[in-house]
Amino acid sequence: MATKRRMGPENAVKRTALLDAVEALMREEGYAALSARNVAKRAGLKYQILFYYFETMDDLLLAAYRRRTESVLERIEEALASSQPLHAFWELWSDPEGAALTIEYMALSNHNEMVRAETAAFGEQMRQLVAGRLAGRLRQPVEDQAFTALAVTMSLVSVGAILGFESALGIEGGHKEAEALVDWCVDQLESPAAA
Amino acid sequence: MATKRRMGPENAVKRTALLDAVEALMREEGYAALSARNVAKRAGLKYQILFYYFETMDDLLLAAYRRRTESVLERIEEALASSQPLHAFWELWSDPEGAALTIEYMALSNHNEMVRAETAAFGEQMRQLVAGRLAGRLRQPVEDQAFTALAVTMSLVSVGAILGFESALGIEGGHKEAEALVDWCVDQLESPAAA
DNA sequence: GTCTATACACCGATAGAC
DNA sequence: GTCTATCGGTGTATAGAC
Repeated sequence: MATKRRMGPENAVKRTALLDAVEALMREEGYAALSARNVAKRAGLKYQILFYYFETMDDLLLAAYRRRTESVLERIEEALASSQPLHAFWELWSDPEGAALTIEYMALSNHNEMVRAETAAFGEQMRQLVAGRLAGRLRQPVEDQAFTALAVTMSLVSVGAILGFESALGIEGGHKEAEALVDWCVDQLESPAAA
Repeated sequence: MATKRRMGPENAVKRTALLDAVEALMREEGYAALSARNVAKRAGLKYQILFYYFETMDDLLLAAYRRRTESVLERIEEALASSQPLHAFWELWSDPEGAALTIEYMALSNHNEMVRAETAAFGEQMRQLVAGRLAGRLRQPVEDQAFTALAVTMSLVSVGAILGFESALGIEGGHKEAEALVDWCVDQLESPAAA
């Protein structure tokens, strides 16, 4: 309890509206647009009310990011529950809308220690989740041992993030061929039927 | 000529110092740190001098980015001139320092039209350069046609960028295994000796 | 070329009335 | 809970003296 100012409750309509506004601005204009006045305007509120629900802008930012990472982890768990978890994960992760947000938060991690820690924690959880579900389920298309669940996860995450983000920017060169390669690899690695 | 203010020459020590300062700040603190006062302080100059060498902050930013993309394209050409262009390109691109800057500029592209256009142009040039050099030189490790020069280029670029950026953030989980996978693929795709 | 002085909008944050 | 009023600081940019 280092606070002296009054703070609003966790479950409030306006609080949620502020979190939504952060995410929308992050997507559309990037983190540089995240001023208190800007966020509140987007939420249709007077900007001073922001400081009633969140002590600082950093607190608001972190709360929005946490909500986002938790939601993504949930959706990943759902995808992994299917009979073709690798296919499902790829479909989820290569979505351009999500990728744009992911990259923006990654860039923000570069100069905000709280966000950096959250990014690291999220990445670690995601890796464990996906690689854990994939472990022992991958068909080895080649004689080599390099295609571990973790290595495949990292590669899918990387290619999906970049392709998705470029799509959000309107850049499409080489995407069709890259996606064909990923699709081929995913098909090779994961049997059509449940193992 | 829409300018009315006096502008400094292209080849000036202080002009270069400002471009260097932009790149350093971009790397270390992200694009939000790119204010005129901040950049000039980093360059050891009074901030008003910035507006003598660059009409606007956007002009400075774009000049710094152009200098960067040109330099990277040159280094890519050098790497591609070796007997193992795929290996050389991977070594160059997976460098964490470079990757951090790449991601930061990509995020910036999301809400700055001039930067977005430059990113698109740079990406297109790079793809043509790498894929062109690789065309016809890839050993096909499998019977499938998905491993085109362009698809392989896109995959390497994506994995290198994400791994490198995560490294810059101090995140290392899964990297060793992902790199082993990439190394294996690169070895499979490119003969040890010149073709 | 480089300086001081200045303009004006926006920044996060707080105090205190209601 | 939400408002008005206010704070000191920083943002880009310009004018004009030297």
